[in-house]
Amino acid sequence: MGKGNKKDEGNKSGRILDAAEELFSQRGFDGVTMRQISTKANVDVALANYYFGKKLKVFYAVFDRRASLLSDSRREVLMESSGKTQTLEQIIEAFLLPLKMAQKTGDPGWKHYLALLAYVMTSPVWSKELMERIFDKRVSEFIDALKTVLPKAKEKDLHWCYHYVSGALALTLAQTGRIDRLSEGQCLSSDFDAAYERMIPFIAAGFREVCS
Amino acid sequence: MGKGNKKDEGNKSGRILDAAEELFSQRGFDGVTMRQISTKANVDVALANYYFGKKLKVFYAVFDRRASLLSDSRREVLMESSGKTQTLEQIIEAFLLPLKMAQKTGDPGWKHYLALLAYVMTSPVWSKELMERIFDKRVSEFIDALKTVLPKAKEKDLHWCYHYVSGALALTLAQTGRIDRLSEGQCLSSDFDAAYERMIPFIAAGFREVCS
DNA sequence: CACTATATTCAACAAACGTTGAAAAAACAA
DNA sequence: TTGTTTTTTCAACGTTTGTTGAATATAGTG
Repeated sequence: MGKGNKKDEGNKSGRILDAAEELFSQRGFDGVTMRQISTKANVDVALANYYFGKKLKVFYAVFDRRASLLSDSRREVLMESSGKTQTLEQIIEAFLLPLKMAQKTGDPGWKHYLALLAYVMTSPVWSKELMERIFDKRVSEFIDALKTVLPKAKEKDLHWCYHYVSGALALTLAQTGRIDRLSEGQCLSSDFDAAYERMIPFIAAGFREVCS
Repeated sequence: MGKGNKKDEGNKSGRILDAAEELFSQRGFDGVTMRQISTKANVDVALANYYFGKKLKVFYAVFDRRASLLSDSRREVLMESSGKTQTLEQIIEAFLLPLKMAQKTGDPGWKHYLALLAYVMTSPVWSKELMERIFDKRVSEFIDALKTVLPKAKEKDLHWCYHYVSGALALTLAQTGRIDRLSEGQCLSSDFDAAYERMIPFIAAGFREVCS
């Protein structure tokens, strides 16, 4: 059986993941066929099965490949800044930074992955099994950090406010193009900088209002 | 051919839509088969085809059935309150009210529909063709109303802030159950009242911060 | 070289898919 | 009643689906 867990592989498993990543991010798990993936990867249909066994495992492999990178990066940024006295804005910025950096690489793979993350976050079926494994732990750390600057906050309020952050973030990552249309071209879904720039003060003000 | 556009139909087309609504809201368009729909509706597979012609048309019919009700309700609420001097909070509340009311009916069909709406809002493929038809017009009216209480706001800032609102709302409607887990049961995805209650001050504070 | 393990292709399977035409049943009109 | 239209079921169609086992090619090792 295939191993497919080395860094710089001479085989075509990476191309399969790249193709699957792009397709899954746009059409979701059920909207993509193994043949579409293998065609885009310029590979025989059977090869994806050789490396991953099942379609579901391809999906998991795509999700996991960058999930840990993102989650680890989040942990580092949060750890690094912990201890210091911080503002609410700085904590939020630290939480968003890894996503911003992922986008900034210019790698289209990361762009597709962020859209896939949005798909998973907003899906009733995938949210549970996939977000729990890797991302939920970082969220708890984020909320703990928020408590230090919002000492009066009730647990319940904090979680609902994080829920709004999560939603705003998910729709941004999804890049649906709707804001382009509504704003008649003044705003662009692809403009992550513009999205983050305003998101930080927007969210900070919301937290202060509800959790002070 | 089937007509299926009367109010209280003696036929089974309504049951097909109900079943499709629930399934599509949970698994998306491609994650649901015609046979799953007809089985849940206790109907032969061919019947859905008799009424709607194609699977895609079933999806459209499900979406359209309640879309107009929701959009009309939004127009009424916004029109009714226009002219009067309003607070920012009142405008946001008016925008959210129809969704709150839909939830309050207790009709599980509405609950499923709101989740379907979240699916459509966050999907790169469906967002364009479905949101544009019915909902985008109401959003423009909402943003116009916001301008009256935020006269200094730049167009770009307003649209980005609405984008955050839209995301927070979509994740709420999706009812993924993630907040239940993260908060260890203190918050519930199904508790729309709790979600709206905090969403209004959260959003209002965000708008004031970014658009003043 | 020969030997072995890995990687890739080929051809095909059974199952499930959306969709269809014709037959049967039910509702309706005279 | 009879005739007509609408609704529902039945049985099956041609495709496409995910997946597999065997065959072939490539890379690695001694």
